[in-house]
Order: sequence, then C-alpha cells, then structure tokens
Amino acid sequence: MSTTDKMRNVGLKVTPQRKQVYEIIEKLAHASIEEIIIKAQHENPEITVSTIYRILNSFCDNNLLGKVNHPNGRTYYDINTHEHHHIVTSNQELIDIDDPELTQLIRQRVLEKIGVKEQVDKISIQIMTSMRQE
Amino acid sequence: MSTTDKMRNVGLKVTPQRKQVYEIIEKLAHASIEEIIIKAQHENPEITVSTIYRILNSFCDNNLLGKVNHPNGRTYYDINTHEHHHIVTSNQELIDIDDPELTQLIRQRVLEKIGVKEQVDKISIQIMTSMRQE
DNA sequence: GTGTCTGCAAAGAATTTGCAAAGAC
DNA sequence: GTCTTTGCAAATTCTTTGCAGACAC
Repeated sequence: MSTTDKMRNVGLKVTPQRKQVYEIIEKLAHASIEEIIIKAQHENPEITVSTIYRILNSFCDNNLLGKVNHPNGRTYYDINTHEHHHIVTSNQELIDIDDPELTQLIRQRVLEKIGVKEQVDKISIQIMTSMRQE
Repeated sequence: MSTTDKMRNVGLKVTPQRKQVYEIIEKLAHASIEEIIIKAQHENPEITVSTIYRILNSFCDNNLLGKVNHPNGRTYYDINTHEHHHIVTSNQELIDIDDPELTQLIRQRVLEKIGVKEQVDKISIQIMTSMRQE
C-alpha cells in the first residue's frame, strides 16, 4: 500500500510534510525524534518542530507508526507496527526480531501465571547486546 | 541488608532524605517519579523536587534501584535490581516476573540470530495485560 | 574538619498549545 | 467552500545545575 493510501485509510489528509516524515522513517526503519527533525529540516527548512511532533503523534494514534521506549531514554518511531521484538545494540541501534513462535511460547507461560479473567494483549522483548571482548 | 548498609556499601552518605525515598519505593516495589514526589513531600514538605531527582539518579547509578521505561511514557523506579520481567496491567501497574528459565531460553534463541562477536547482556520482557471481556 | 548533600531559584530541554494563514479535497 | 493542517511564538512540563549553608562521618 502506498504512503498516501495509508494516510487516507485512517482519515488523515495527505500533506507534503506528512509524506516527508513518513518516508524518512521508512528509510531508517527506526528513528528518534531528533534524527527525524534533523533530516526533515535539512531537506525542507520550512518544516517546524511542532509540526513534526504533531505528525508523529497523529501517526502513532492512527497506528501508522509504532513507538519504542529505547533504554537510552529517547523515544524511537518504528515503521513496523506488527508485534515484534528488538535487539538494542551497544551503539543504540534497533534491530527487529520477528519470532511469532517465541512470542507464543511466552504467552503460554504467562497465561499460567495470571488470573483467568485477564488476557495478554501484547508482548515485547528488548535484548541488549554488545561486542564480546577479545 | 539494611537500607543504611546498602547506601554505605556503594559509598553514599546516609541522609534522612535518601532513607525516605528508598523506603517509599520499597513499600511500593515500583514507583513513578510523580508518586515518589507526592509521597515524599506529603511526609516531609521540606524535601525538594531537585533533591528527589538527584537521589533517584544516584541510586540508579549505584545500582540501588532499577529504571523501568513504562509503556505509558513515564519512568518508574524498581526496588528489584536483578534481571526480571514485567507484566504491565491496563491500570498501569507493574508486576514482577522472575523466570530465569524463560530468560535462558530466549537467550539461546537470540544467540542463533546474532553474530559470534556479539553477546547478549540483558533481556527484558514487557507483557501488556488487561481484563477479558465478559 | 572535610567533603558530600540539600534547598532554593534559575536555567535548560523537551513537548504542547492557541491562533491566523495556507492547503487538501 | 469547508474543515484540517501548518508555522510561529508562547506556554507548559520535566529535569538539571550553581551556589551557599547544613549535615554526615
């Protein structure tokens, strides 16, 4: 589906600013607000920070983007909105891990621990990695 | 080990403010900054927000507290500093899950996906739950 | 006594908001 | 033409910092 259609589908008007922000994140897969602001304003000095914040919030509210709480404290936006997990490398990079079998396994295990009236909505794993010492 | 000894062990002086903040979190197991500020200032109106921030930062730096990135965007402090996971309930509550076997299983699985030069430092799972519909 | 910690006020960073003009459809 | 979105500036919220006096040890 095209970027344009994704926005129309959720009732957002298609503006150059929205396309630009979406495409920046599409290229990076994961991007922090800071990265997005720098790239966007480099390409188009007219775009303002408040517009970028508004766009990111409306994309998240409409499930066009995922939000990742990076352990470094910064918020990252994720082009992948499906249930998946992340490797966080020591240089702060995020790598997607898609492993439905593992997710299902955790779900089973958690179901044994919670009450019958509760349900599991989402499971998210963060795996911190670094380079092994020589 | 006593609260006092925990602080002395890492070279922090024991002050009434530090004891107070530590004990507030101890009682709650997990507490947001907001909760800590409200409780602390209710018990002792003298204590200031900047002192509380400084105490929380030094406790985290010295591994007396863990930091949790709650999906609601707020930072929570965790009395449990060992590797463990969290259930996040729909009313924002955090519940510890201690399951070393599951952690080990994920570690094995991740090792198959990453390069031989990398190592897994920490694994953290967040499980979002809610009440099942009738 | 010495060095650390706290309270205060101010600074700094990050994010949101109100409003008028511009733009999407 | 109508309703939404943007740019701008200001406001708000969250967190950190500098400094002088107080406190831990």
